[in-house]
Amino acid sequence: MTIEEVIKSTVKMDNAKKVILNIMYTQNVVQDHFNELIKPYDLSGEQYNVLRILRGQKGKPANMCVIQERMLAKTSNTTRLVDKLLLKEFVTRNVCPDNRRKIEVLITQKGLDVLKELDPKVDEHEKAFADNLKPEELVFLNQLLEKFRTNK
Amino acid sequence: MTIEEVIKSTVKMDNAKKVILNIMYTQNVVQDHFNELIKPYDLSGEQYNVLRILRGQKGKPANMCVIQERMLAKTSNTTRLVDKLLLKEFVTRNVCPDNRRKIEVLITQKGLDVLKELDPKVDEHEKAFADNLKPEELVFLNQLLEKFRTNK
DNA sequence: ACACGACACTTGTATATACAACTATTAAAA
DNA sequence: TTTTAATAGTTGTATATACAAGTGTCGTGT
Repeated sequence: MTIEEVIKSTVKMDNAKKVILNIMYTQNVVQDHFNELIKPYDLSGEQYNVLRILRGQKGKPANMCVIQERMLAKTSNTTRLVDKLLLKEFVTRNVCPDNRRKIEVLITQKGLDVLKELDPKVDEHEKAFADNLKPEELVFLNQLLEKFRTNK
Repeated sequence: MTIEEVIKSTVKMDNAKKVILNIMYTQNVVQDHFNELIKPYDLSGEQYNVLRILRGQKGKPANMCVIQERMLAKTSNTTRLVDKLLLKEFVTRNVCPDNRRKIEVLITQKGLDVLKELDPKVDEHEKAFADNLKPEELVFLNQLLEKFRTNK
């Protein structure tokens, strides 16, 4: 389905416009798909993302600004995101002894368990899309997207 | 900047994962850029989108479900979106005389004027990204994204 | 004519996000 | 040492979004 078909566009668009709509819409489709996947686990996409970052720390605590800078959407409110994860006991939060302005956030075993359970489903979700392209097309798509955002 | 650099990933990712992150992140970058652009006009991205759809109607009124199905994010609440545009006098809203379940939404001259003023800025925004790619790369990126979402 | 399901939209409520103002702590300058 | 500035997080408030339930209208079958 082309992007013109998706938005039922009557007028002809140039490729510059089309590519932006394609990116916006594709992200939407991917996110909807992913949200379906994690809905049973009572996690939002951003919450999952934070857990993933914390697991990547491999036992080292992460403070708020580290989490923030590794998230895709640089804009959001890390405090309240971590609040939610804390309620579900997926993370712990403690004041950093060396610098009491900082907070040390750690993923719990419960958090690791839920990620572990999600891992195969997330892989499947990614593969479901990636399988639409040949391996070399996948590589090229990555390159094009990275080039597309040059200097932004 | 590669997606690994963006999220400061320590571990190696396969291309299936990378492409999804690249799409999510690129959409984010594009949207932030666009939001900057329309901020002075007191419009959200979705509100702009609705106005654009209404202009595309070329004087023909659009009812709610027409607007809904032409939006990128199929999920949201058209009623309240139109409420906001009504407050700013960018649209009018009337019950359809033929079928009183339906609503006829029309863009006003004021709405057309604001779009007109935005047009060159939006073009510039699109070009700023598109200029990073050669014309044939742009075409190919569109094709890859469309293929990527096959059956989703 | 009337019952009933489908349709088009609206509203309620809970949650999420955006942005700015605020607090506490540390580092640097005077 | 005291003041000032910078850093790290948190909180308030307004707005946006998601999802389900509700309202009014229309079309169909009996």
